[in-house]
Amino acid sequence: MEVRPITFEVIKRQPGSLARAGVIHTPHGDIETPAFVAVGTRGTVKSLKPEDLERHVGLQLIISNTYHLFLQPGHEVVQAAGGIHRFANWRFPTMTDSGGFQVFSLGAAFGKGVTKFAKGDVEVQSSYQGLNVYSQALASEHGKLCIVDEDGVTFTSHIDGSMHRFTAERSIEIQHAIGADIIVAFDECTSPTADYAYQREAMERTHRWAKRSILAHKQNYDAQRRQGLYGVVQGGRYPDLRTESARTLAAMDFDGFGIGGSFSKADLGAALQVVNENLPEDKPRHLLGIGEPEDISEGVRLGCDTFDCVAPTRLARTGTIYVQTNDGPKKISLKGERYKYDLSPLDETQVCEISKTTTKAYLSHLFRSHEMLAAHLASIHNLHFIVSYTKRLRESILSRDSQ
RNA sequence: UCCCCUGUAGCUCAGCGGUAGAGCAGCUCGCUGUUAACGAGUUGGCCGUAGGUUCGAAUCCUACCGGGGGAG
Repeated sequence: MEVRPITFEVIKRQPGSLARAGVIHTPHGDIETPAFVAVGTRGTVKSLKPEDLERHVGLQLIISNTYHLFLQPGHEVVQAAGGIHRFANWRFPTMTDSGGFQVFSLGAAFGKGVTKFAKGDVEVQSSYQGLNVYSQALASEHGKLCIVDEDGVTFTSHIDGSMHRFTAERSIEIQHAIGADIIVAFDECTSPTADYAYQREAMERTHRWAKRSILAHKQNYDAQRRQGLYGVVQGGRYPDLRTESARTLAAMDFDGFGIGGSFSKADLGAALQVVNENLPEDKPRHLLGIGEPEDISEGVRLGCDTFDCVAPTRLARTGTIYVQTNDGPKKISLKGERYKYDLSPLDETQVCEISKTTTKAYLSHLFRSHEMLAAHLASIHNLHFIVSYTKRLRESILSRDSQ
């Protein structure tokens, strides 16, 4: 009998919605879902020690990046250390993103202020040609080279400008060396402004890469025993493409699925609905790079199990914290003058001792004086906030009377 | 007592004949698979004071006041 490193158990479904509570079993422990995943791109959740994540945040899963660890310090170093768990001294489950997102964030989107989310009405560029055409102008425009072709991606390092190439096989090979419990198939993330034709082209290419990622994974028997592989659903903002992508990937032998690509705030829900209706119920679904509390709430309702997002830690480092109000979660910028004398705790409704014992005035002072402790305390607070927010969504599913 | 240097935005300074700029601070806003302890925008000044030269002075001249240094 085949033993899979990653298995998923649905504990309870919420009637009338796609929401479910479950458990992902991994070689490094269980993940109770829905769960928020901390982002540790370079083998560190910025400003936090492993101990902080365990003791204050209650973290269950952390995601690192293949592209970043490949460039620095090099996946061979991580491998020599015995894998990411030993290298970073993380005892909990981990996953690595494939590096496919960098095709987008350092390529098409670089320096253009384009993010995963389109602002307001999306203006589709019918002239959008994607990145599959070699263009010197494109390279100089970005100051970086990032070219997608059928076989893979050629790009220059954002650190030293050196040239590299990723293919599906290469990404999987590097992720094997890094050794996270969950690894992700190499994919291409498109811009929200890309037109239908390009979205389809990129999606179909991602499907072909998905197939190759599975093959590459199966060829490493040792890794296959220890690491599970997720495929990534694409299709941009088009429901028919999303449906097609979900069905295509569902037919492949993945241990779980990532839902990637670009959205506009308005059609995130519609996309998740059709995707999760078409993904198998007995596999975990990870919503890549999202989100804010309201996005997670919607994602859970529509059947997503895990979420990663840089928002809690990035906001924390730049002076913004989440607080619970009667109207739900809210963000406040502590750098403002109005918190100078505010001696109330960051958020007394939280279980986290940092949140309860640190005052807004003190943290505001730390931010204004550029003390590094500011980033540390705020990161603990925000991560704890979003982790426990997601945990409460889980408890809410479990406590519903039904079935 | 004399000589030299210096006084421009809250701070540190640039501008040295055509009616003021920068960095930092301040304030506001933004961050959604991290090129991010970041980025964007923005409020502040009768240029020490009083005269003079000039079509025009923060810029040149004189005096005074404040600060720094040197000589005695």
